[in-house]
Amino acid sequence: MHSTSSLSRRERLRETTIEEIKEAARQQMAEQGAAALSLGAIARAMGMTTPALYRYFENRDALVTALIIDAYHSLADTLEDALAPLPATDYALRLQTLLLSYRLWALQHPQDYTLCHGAPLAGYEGAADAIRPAALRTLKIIGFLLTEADAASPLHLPPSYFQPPAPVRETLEALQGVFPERDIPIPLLTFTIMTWIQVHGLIWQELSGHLPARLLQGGALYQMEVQLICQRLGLALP
Amino acid sequence: MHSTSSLSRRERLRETTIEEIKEAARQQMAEQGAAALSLGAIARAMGMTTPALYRYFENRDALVTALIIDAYHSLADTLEDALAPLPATDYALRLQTLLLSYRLWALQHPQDYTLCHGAPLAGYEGAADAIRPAALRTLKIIGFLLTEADAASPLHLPPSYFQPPAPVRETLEALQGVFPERDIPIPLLTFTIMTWIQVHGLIWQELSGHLPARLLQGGALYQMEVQLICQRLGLALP
DNA sequence: CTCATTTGTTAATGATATTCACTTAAATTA
DNA sequence: TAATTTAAGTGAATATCATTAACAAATGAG
Repeated sequence: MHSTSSLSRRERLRETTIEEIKEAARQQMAEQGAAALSLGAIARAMGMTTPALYRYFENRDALVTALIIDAYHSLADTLEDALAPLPATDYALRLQTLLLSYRLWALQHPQDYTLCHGAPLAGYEGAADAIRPAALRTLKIIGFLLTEADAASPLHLPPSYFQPPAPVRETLEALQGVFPERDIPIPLLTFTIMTWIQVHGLIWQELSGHLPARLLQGGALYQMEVQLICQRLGLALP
Repeated sequence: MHSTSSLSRRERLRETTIEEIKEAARQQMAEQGAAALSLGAIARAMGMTTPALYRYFENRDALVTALIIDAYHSLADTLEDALAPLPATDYALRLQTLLLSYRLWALQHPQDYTLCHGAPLAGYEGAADAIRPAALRTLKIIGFLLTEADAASPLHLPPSYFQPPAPVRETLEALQGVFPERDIPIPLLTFTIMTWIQVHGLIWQELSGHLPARLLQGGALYQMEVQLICQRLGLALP
């Protein structure tokens, strides 16, 4: 170990192989759907044999978990990039952009989105604890944005969010502890979760719901709902 | 064919066998989870060989589709049964009961709920048309209830729901045509969809989301949100 | 150079869905 | 009733999947 860099040559090669495996997996998902993910096909595309993959991932589920975590990070990165160039105090614009970018990412990466939010496939025992930090980044982004907006000019929130029943308050306080960076007040955290659930619900219906296909396509209903969320908050253009 | 009944003896036996297959499938799902559904295990439990199942279902996906349709009907039946004994004009109570019953059914039949709303399996898109009528029963129940409540005393709806942009209006009118029994006005239909999406989102998070497990358990947040939905509608106890 | 570790291979196991050819049982028809 | 058509079920075979074990080649450290 001579270690000018923190990674040895071997470790570097290993990392690139892992990336190549995941990239092949994503490629395959894009072509055949998230459910058709097969170790054999990945190995074949890489010119390897199947068992070799087990040197890099304990099993198929571990690979899926890694893909999910990557997907959540990719989503959060995209959201941050979308917010970065916007004026810092135009919170209405920021929130709208955030939510519309969320939908766009989902539509542009339907396989990843399905992997993240779909039902555990083929005996996949979700590694919830490993995934959670990546998943919560998105919630953080929405929550921090709302917190900043609220600090600038108090948002209109449902009065019930200020007096949650005891079990709700306890669980929300526990979730609060997950964001050590900044403090999201309980009412705002509640609204954040509800907004995220609403947004996700609309997108999931559009991607794989049982409603008539054309009902949600194009995102017109989605945009309407985003506007409504802003209105309810009392968020206006500055 | 002597046919006092509309089904011949053979057809009746066939029906019971089909029921037995689905029951074995549900049993297996309850024990091992929805993803572990296997034709071999079903046949084994019935004392048959695997290929025999193909006399009753074209393939595995067809069985899954049948299970999904059954599940949606079971859910809708449960909702109707929950509403039946309630006073016809206490719309606040009816809506609350409806939404709380929805969650209870989902928690009591998590495998069926997962089957209905989980990620679509490979090559599964074709089944959407077969599933839709059963899936829309639930939407109908919510929509009709809101329509009745609105007729008795106009509900408070977001103003934007009354002036949807053209593409939204078109797709909603198309969906309206799916309910020939009664006419659900566009604004109410919009609210119905949004309510259902919200409710489903909360439940799905509770069942298989990536948030901390205890956040949604117990349904305290769910109840709070149901109350909020009623408040926003201006629905009060009579 | 030597030895241990890493990375890959081939072969084998047991599970899966599905198809085919064949048999047996039942229902229909002559 | 006898003959014949139809349905239901079996067993063997195929092709795929994930996974494990035993072994060989490459690689890096001392």
